[in-house]
Amino acid sequence: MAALDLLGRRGALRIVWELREGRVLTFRALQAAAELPPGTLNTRLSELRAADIVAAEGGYRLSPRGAQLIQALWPLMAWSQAWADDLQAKDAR
Amino acid sequence: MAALDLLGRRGALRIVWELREGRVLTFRALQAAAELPPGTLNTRLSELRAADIVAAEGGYRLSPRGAQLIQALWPLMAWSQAWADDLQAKDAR
DNA sequence: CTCTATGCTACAAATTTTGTATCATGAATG
DNA sequence: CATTCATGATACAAAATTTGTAGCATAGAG
Repeated sequence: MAALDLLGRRGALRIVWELREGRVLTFRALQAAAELPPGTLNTRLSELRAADIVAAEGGYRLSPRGAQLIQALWPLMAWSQAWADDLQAKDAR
Repeated sequence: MAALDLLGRRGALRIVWELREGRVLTFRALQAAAELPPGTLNTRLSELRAADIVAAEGGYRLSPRGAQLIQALWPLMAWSQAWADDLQAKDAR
């Protein structure tokens, strides 16, 4: 599953997530949002652009394929949120 | 998004994937399936067990929470498959 | 010219991963 | 009992990746 390999790299999912819902971010804004050093961000952006997930048109944004990916990520995000909520509830106890 | 951080580590998504559909694998079988060296697998398993995603009961398997995660991963897997198919189609051209 | 923001590169230090060998335990076999 | 086998796990050095910080080069605004 090649996509898992790509998306499993540090920051990859996070970058896609930060570009959700049509957001267009500059390199530096994306750097701040995804909390990545510039070297890692650049490496990851190269890979994501090669995979036609991210496009660089007047800032970084998701390509049409990337937009589809975001759709596929929603259930994962919902699970992730529930997971975080559970942990918090457990900690509060 | 803490879950993204955990699942973004090398092999994490892959491990969960290999334990899909109630599969129960030994450490070594999981090592072979996920293509990970033992040190990495062990590190990842510790994290996934701490996050209550994987359980070690007569072999490694998904916990109930992990089973929910797999559900949330299906759209991503479908996207991933479509992505791979597209790449293949493009290469064939 | 100066100031600012941009994308991006450089580089050494820190961290993570890899690959291989190996240990220790327990169950099965002879 | 002695041997063999599979298990989960650790050790360790080499390789790869990531990090944090500094800075470069370009372009636009004032």
